[in-house]
Amino acid sequence: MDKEKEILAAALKLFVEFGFHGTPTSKIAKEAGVANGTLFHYFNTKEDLIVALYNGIKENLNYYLLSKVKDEDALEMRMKTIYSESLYWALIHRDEFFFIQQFNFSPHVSKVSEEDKEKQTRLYACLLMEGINNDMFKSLSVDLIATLLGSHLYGVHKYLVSNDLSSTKQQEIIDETFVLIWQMITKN
Amino acid sequence: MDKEKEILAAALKLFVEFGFHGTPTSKIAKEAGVANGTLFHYFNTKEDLIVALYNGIKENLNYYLLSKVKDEDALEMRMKTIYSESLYWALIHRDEFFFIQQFNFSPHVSKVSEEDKEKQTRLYACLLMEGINNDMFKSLSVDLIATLLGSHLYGVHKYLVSNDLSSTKQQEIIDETFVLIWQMITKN
DNA sequence: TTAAAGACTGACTGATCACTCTATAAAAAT
DNA sequence: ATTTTTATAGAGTGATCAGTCAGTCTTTAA
Repeated sequence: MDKEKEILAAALKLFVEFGFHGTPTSKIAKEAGVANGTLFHYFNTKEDLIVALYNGIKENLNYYLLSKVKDEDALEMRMKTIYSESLYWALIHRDEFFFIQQFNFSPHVSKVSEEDKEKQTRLYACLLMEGINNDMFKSLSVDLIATLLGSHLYGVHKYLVSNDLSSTKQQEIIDETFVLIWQMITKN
Repeated sequence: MDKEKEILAAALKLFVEFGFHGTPTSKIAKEAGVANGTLFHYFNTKEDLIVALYNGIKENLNYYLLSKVKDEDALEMRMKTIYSESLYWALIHRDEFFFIQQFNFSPHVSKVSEEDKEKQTRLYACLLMEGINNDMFKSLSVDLIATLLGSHLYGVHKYLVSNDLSSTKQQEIIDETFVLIWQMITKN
């Protein structure tokens, strides 16, 4: 048993249930089955732990998406892959996805290094630039397109988790909503 | 000087800057220029204060929107009014809007009563039902349409605040993005 | 004018929490 | 075999903070 991973897993579970403030480091240690001091051996501060957890989750998501996109596909297909797989991943890893959102609206966001931030957005940035270069998008700023895509995805995710649907129905909605957002941002 | 309002104003300012956890009640009291105990005279707990602040802000927003929509307008126009005015309001009341988002991703959301929640969404619910009844929308579930509208609005807001634009440019983007979302959800 | 109610104060408290410290055991390096 | 480094433990600590309390001031009402 890798204690560092135990700590991260326990922290994720508790943060999602009780929030950052609502989960003391002592409870994290207990849940992870390690001593109080061990937590601080691996992470200097509680905040370090939070940020490390965030970066780790983002890395996992990124790695997963990278494994799914096929470089030989057309841009639309690659975009659809990213979109759909992000949603599938989010549905399977509910705690992780909820944690990401929680983190993004917390004061801890500012503690993510520029380097890590760049890593975490590179994939999207590349695809978007490709679309711009190929003149596929409506004349909107890149940032606006990116934000619109992101918030659409969050919205669909929110809908999917708050309604208990069969996986075929989920699939259907994911496909349907991709068409909607794709039509919104591309020229016709 | 109304002490209760002073406390709410101070709390808003500090919560936005330092987060819920990062602002002790003692600092709120000091910022408001009242004694520590006075805060607890008006609000039984810190959480009560937070929820009261949220409900108050939501009420203000709702009141503002209600004052802007003209009942005689066509549905599309009324929708556009709600959309645009929400964004204008959010741009003027930045702290308030940020607080709403912060609150929505916090464990405190669950403390809003069903009654208050209903009040806060009635306006949107009515307009949406009207659209459904008039068969204007694509065959998507009401909840999905509502979520899509909401997240689109959040996305555009995020873009507007993170880019420093002239007010004519802002106006332009608000108009433009309303067309986009309207096309997304309505039949053609 | 006086009594009651409500507003307001700020020192205080009990609990909690992030983090430290000392100690020991295990593993790695020499 | 011995030293050094790393992992782990858990009791302890100082600070912080939400909420209390006992009492004063202010307003209202009789």
